[in-house]
Amino acid sequence: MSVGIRHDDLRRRNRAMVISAVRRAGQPSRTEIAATTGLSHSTISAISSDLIQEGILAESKSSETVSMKRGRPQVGLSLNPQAAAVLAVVLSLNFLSVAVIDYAGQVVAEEQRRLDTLTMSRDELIGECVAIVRRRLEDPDLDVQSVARIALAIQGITDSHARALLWSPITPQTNIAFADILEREFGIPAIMENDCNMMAVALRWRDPHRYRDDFIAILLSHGIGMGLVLKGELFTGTHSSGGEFGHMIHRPGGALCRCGRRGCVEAYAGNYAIWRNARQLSENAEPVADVSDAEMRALADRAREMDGPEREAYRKAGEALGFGLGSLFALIDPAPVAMVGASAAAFDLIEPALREAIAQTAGGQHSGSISFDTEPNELPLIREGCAMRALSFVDQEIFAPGAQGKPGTTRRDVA
Amino acid sequence: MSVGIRHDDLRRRNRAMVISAVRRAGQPSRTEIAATTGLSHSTISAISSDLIQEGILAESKSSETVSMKRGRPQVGLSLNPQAAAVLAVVLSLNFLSVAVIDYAGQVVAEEQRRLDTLTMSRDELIGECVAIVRRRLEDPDLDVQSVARIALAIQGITDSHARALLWSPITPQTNIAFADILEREFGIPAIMENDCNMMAVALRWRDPHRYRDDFIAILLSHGIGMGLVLKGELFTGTHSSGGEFGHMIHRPGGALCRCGRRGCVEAYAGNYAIWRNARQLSENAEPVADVSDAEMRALADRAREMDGPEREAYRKAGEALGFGLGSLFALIDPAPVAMVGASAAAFDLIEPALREAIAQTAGGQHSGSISFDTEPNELPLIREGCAMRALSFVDQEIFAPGAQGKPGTTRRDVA
DNA sequence: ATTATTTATTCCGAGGCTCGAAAAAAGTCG
DNA sequence: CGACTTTTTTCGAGCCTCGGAATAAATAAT
Repeated sequence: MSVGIRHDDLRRRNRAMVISAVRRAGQPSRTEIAATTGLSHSTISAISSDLIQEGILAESKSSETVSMKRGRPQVGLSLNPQAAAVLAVVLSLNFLSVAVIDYAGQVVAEEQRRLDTLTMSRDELIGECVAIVRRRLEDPDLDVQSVARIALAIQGITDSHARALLWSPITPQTNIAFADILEREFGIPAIMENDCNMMAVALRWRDPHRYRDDFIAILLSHGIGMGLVLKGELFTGTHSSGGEFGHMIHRPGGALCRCGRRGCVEAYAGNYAIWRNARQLSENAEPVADVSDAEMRALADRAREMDGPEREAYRKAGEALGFGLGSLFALIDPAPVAMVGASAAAFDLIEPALREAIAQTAGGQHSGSISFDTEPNELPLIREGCAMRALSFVDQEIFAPGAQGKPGTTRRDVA
Repeated sequence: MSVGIRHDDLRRRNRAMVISAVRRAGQPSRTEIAATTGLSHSTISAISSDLIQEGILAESKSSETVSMKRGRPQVGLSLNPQAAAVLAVVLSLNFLSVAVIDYAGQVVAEEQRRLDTLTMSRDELIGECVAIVRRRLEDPDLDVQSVARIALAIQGITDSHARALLWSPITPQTNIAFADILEREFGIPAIMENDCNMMAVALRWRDPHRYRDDFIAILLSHGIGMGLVLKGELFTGTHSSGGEFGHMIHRPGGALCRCGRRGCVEAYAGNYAIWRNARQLSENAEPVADVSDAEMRALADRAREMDGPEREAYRKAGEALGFGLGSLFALIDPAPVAMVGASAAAFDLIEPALREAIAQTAGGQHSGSISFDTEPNELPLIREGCAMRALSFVDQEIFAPGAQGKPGTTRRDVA
């Protein structure tokens, strides 16, 4: 079962801890690191001097930080941007984007492309992804050797090993082993991640104070997605990628969902559901493939203007989300919620019904204290999470590896 | 944030690992332990000789294990029963029980008592619990000094620190800090646990093969409770004790639940709900306080006999449980389920509707493969889980303590 | 009965790691 | 310019785990 701790693990873990302390804090001094990790100054000194020698960390020439304090000034440690690089690929409905990010987390190059994901064949879809990655890797400004990882975020269900896309609403294709394909093509370790999980990762990085140990990121878009962090860790299902919040059952036997079942939260709160209700179509009407953001904005404007079917559609969406959240909170206890995506801009229309619904549930006992944040733009968030995920992997698996394989040569020893 | 690993932690963790290996395996040899933990023979030898000297482990005189193998025979290590003892107290509806368990996990004494929990005052309730514990501790056969922990399992919501009962269906009283009360009274560390969580712990001990990393224990009783193990760990809410599966919303605005809200799973599947539906009372009828097991058995018999309101009541219960499980599975992926409690004996009546409902949900994609186990007797399970929980605590916190406090004196240094 | 073989356990020296204390370094303040 | 303060490095001590050799305890073979 669980394995004993060997002596060499110790150094490995403490190395990883120092690296992650630097990544979190930006430019901490050795003394600061000692304080946050609880390790002694001697240990930090030894580890950081190793890391500097290996080119992973660098002493930032404190520059014009006129400390105005007595005593020897602290010298900040920072991540060496050239230590490695990662690629963050985001594939969403009709849109593909890739960014090259250096080890310090800065975007050094990017490329975006529109494509018609719903109608593309399997090979076209894979081909586009491979091609866009290849173009970035062929950039003469980039040292290909330093690229340590490719992370691909996609809307849909991935398997538990973060290797394959099992199902996605953005394409009729299923079971695409993207991670293996990219790995084989470029010889660089690759992972697949769920977009909502990446949103959650990014939120945590952006505002660790608010999004610390337990919180929820909900994507309000054509479909409804969720990223969940519990006890400081991304919660993913055991077999597949993540909590399918959108497919919790809101009303048994209720409205027709895009997934073919009935009564899912998404069948009331997804864009297509709001659109369907606003047009006063039957709940059994086949979900439309796509509703443009402009059209949704128009719907929201009309709902704000007058009390009609549009407003009622948003009310129903709020109710579904509220009961869904209530059931979720019955299981995990209330936590801060971030509403992300285009429809988050219409959260003012959703919130009243949502709060009313949640107050009727077990999780709603403290419904007043549950706070909602909105962020209409999901793409930057997804990319950011993707990048951080990949960089954390480099931190832990490559620069603080286990028994076999010393660091130095950046990736060949892992691939 | 996360703290670095010190040098002394290493020994502590490996000690804990050896102890837990012995607890799991029963009578493993040093060689076996080395194999399961991945530590070297030398290390295991050193640690186990320490543990034997401290009286925590003992070499079991292999006795008549005629190994018939060549080579030096293995000598089994076992837990020294006298190393410590724990008390497992279980408080449920109208029933209080306590068991004294030695360090090896054997029950050495027990006592049970009927009492009318629903009508007792706060002081009476506390008084009974304190009194029954005191009687066990005054047993001349018991070395009080060796009692290292009291664990109290109760049906209801406990706080996240396992110290207080926040709310329980078995008593109108709320906010009873049982753990603190017992600790103050006897000077022995105490914890409070949720009964369903303890069922899950016990199931895992009884059948680690079936109930390994992810599974669900559902208590079908007057109310509906759940114990959830995810990734090998008991999943408890972050603020309170556990997932309130029974209070997920099955039908918004539906049947009246004991908790005062509407449409909870429990309002369809709890004993009182089945009873209410079987009598064809309104869904708004006030839940009755208690339905005897005999009465429920009669209901089940009638349901089996003929297609009438009784059968329909069980069907509704199955439907509610099925949709609830489906929503749960949408979040955490399907896992084996154990149905525990008196109504588990009527699972034949519940199962068809349950499977039908679950098949209509996102989690039901592999509904055929979801397996259910039944166990009509919850009490032994709860007690067993309680005992194992307390013993694991002794293993880890007392016999493999952190920096301060060497073991030997069994508990004073912790209290 | 005695020796060879096999397997389990212990002993011992080597190598690593972290720690605390002391020393060195690099500033500010008067 | 020297005193003071704070950060960082250096150094020896103390643990811990590991691998290999030695020892122990049984069975199989002679």
